[in-house]
Amino acid sequence: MSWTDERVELLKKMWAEGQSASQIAKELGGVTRNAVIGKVHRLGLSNRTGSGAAPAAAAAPAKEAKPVKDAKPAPKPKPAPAAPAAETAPREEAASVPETRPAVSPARKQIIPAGQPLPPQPSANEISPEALAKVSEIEKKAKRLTLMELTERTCKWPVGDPATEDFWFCGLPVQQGKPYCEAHVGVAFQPMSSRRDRRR
DNA sequence: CCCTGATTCGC
DNA sequence: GCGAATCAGG
Repeated sequence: MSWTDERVELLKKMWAEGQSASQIAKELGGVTRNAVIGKVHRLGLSNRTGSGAAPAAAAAPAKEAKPVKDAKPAPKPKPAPAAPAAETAPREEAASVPETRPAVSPARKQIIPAGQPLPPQPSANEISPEALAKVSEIEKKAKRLTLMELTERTCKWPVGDPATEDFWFCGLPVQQGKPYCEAHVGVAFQPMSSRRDRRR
């Protein structure tokens, strides 16, 4: 892949939006985050100014003491994870599987929800008591992450009241492809059997 | 461990 | 110019 005008433009846009290099790389496809970062630098827009952030002057570290130390007695066994082939993430396709979960953006964009719209937790619902027990059990082991600490690999199940200090996200390892850990997937995705014969 | 961006340097 | 490898940090 080469840096066509369009790709560079998208890069600039996303970088300006505050997207991370890796996110941009995913979006563009065919490039790694390193490539993105490299390009960003070459374009001279490394500093994410713009958002009224603090320019913080440019302390010129005149002395660039970068001695080329040849002595490397300690070989560092650094794993070099190669960039896996692009994955075509089939975002949510559970059409017939109603999800009983609070509305929390799955990821993407770092738009912090202004507020309170988190619907009630599915507790008094008709969820298998076992699943519920499972949940309350793991909530003890939850990582208790904050919104910013969430990644695509952490359970995004919110716990508590967003309006209070007593609010956090599960944070346990998610189940492949799902936004939640196993336990929370259990209560989030209902087999669709809400009410059997609720005569009206 | 997961993730960030920054830098270097052979290509 | 490009970007993998590496560095430095959270």
